[in-house]
Amino acid sequence: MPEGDGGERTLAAKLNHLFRTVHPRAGGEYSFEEVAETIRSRGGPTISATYVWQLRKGIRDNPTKRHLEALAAFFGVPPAYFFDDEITERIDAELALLSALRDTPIRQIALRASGLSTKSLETITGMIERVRELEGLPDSDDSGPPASAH
Amino acid sequence: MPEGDGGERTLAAKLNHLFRTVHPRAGGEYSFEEVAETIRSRGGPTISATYVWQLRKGIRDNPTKRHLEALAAFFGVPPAYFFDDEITERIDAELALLSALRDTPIRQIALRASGLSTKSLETITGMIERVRELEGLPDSDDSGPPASAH
DNA sequence: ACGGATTCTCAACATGAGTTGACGTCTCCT
DNA sequence: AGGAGACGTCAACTCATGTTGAGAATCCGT
Repeated sequence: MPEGDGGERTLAAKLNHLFRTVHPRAGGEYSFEEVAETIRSRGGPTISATYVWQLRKGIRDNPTKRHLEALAAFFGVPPAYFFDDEITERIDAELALLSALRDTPIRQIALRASGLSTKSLETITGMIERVRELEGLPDSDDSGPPASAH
Repeated sequence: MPEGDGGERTLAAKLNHLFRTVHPRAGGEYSFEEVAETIRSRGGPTISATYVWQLRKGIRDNPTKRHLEALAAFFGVPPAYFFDDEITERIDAELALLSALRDTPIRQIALRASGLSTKSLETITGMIERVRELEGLPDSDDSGPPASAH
């Protein structure tokens, strides 16, 4: 494998991946200040927007336990995400769905749809696709490449 | 302080528990310098015996990522061991729900529904409810509190 | 195209994480 | 008993972590 710089995924790469995959609303990522402010307002440790940027850029790796906890909590992943690569991969596989389910109406839809017959599910899927078309959303769902290098 | 060992979830308590449970030779615990020296000799970060003592005593909590990794590696536990169990368990529960949904078309529905307007989501929810009725599924589903904390 | 507001980026600075060195205590050996 | 060595404990210090503030770049309404 021609994996040049990042044989193992660095903290910066993981954080960057989180920024790219779990965004609040369609289109835009969280801003650094948004992350910092939210963490602070939830009783988390004081953290500056600049520092979040430094971590994402790789200028600073090696944050403290509390800051790791806070960032993990913000993005809705266990702190182990930043450590164990095996867990990282497992979470990555679920991230898109995870962030989708964070939206309450969608969670409701998923839960209510559970148990329906295959036929009905197909019907509903078809309906969703048509609505997506009407609202001008992309036809093929790919939220970007697996973000190899940075 | 009421509790002896094991009960509390602070970092110091966990580290203390590790010292007590995993000892090298019968009878004696690892010495602080032994821990520090071993970590250093294995290519880990520089760490002082005094610091290990401070962490165990609770004088210093909040170590950096590298030091947590090193200590976890030394005692043979995953780094997640040092983090808050409550948060970890909550996320794990969420992930369990996800894996339950993983192999079903419901996943597709949730992903595709993400980004739709509130109005469309309401329409789809309504449609699902009607189909549920047709298929004789229960009317009200309570999936527990939304856990808006995250 | 032109302000104005927002976000990103950078360099200088402050704070706390982590180290160093010394002292007190305990144990083991002679 | 006495001394050497090892370990635990503490206070003072160092430097990397994390912050502050200000300057580019970008986005948005007019």
